Amino acid sequence: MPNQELAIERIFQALSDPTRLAVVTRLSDGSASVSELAEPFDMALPSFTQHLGVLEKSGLVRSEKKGRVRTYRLRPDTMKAAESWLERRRALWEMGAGP
Amino acid sequence: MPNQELAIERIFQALSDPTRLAVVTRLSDGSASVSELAEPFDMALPSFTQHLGVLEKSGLVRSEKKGRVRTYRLRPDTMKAAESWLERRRALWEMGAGP
DNA sequence: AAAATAGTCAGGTATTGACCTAAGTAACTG
DNA sequence: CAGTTACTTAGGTCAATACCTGACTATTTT
Repeated sequence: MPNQELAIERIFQALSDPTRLAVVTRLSDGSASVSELAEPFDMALPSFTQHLGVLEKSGLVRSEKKGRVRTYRLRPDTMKAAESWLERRRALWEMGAGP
Repeated sequence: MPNQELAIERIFQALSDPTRLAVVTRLSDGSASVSELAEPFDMALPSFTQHLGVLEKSGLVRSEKKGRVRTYRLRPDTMKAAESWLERRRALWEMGAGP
């Protein structure tokens, strides 16, 4: 796996926006279509789908198109990767020189 | 706790840059001064200290100045907050409608 | 087949973010 | 007390990002 850090960076980057955080939260409750996801936001659709693109490129989310509907779902393995990155460093610090 | 999401967003935002990720990794190994932290990076000091500022505002890191040396250390509670945010949503998804 | 629905593509603007140099200030050190 | 060290402050550039509108394609639905 070449440059693990780049992937991690992209995950955190994807999570650094309120709209995208809300989408992740929404998706944790179950998969949804673009328009279902977009509905709560006061934002033009193209702006919104751009956010979905960022989430998908980060690997936090994947999508599948059936007919004219694209459905998004969470990728828990990617979320786990971010968790582990943080956990690893926190544990090192807590066990080492400590606070 | 007023607007939890804003704080989470700021944490992820702070982690969305390679320099700052590397600083967090370095600090997981023990606290360090500004110049110790800056040394590996081919970057002007003011640019670098700006990154430290972002990390500190996010709460991932705190600093203390003694004499002319400012020392940085990790804040594991903040890292834990980010971990928990992710874990919570991942767990919901894994238990619910699932993949 | 016409109209509605669900997204997508192609631009354009405006703010934010990552960098820089130059010039400080404050605390050691010789 | 003069010089060096360890940052800090001020201001400026350039690219990336979050938005927008308008027009388009592909699928239902009627």
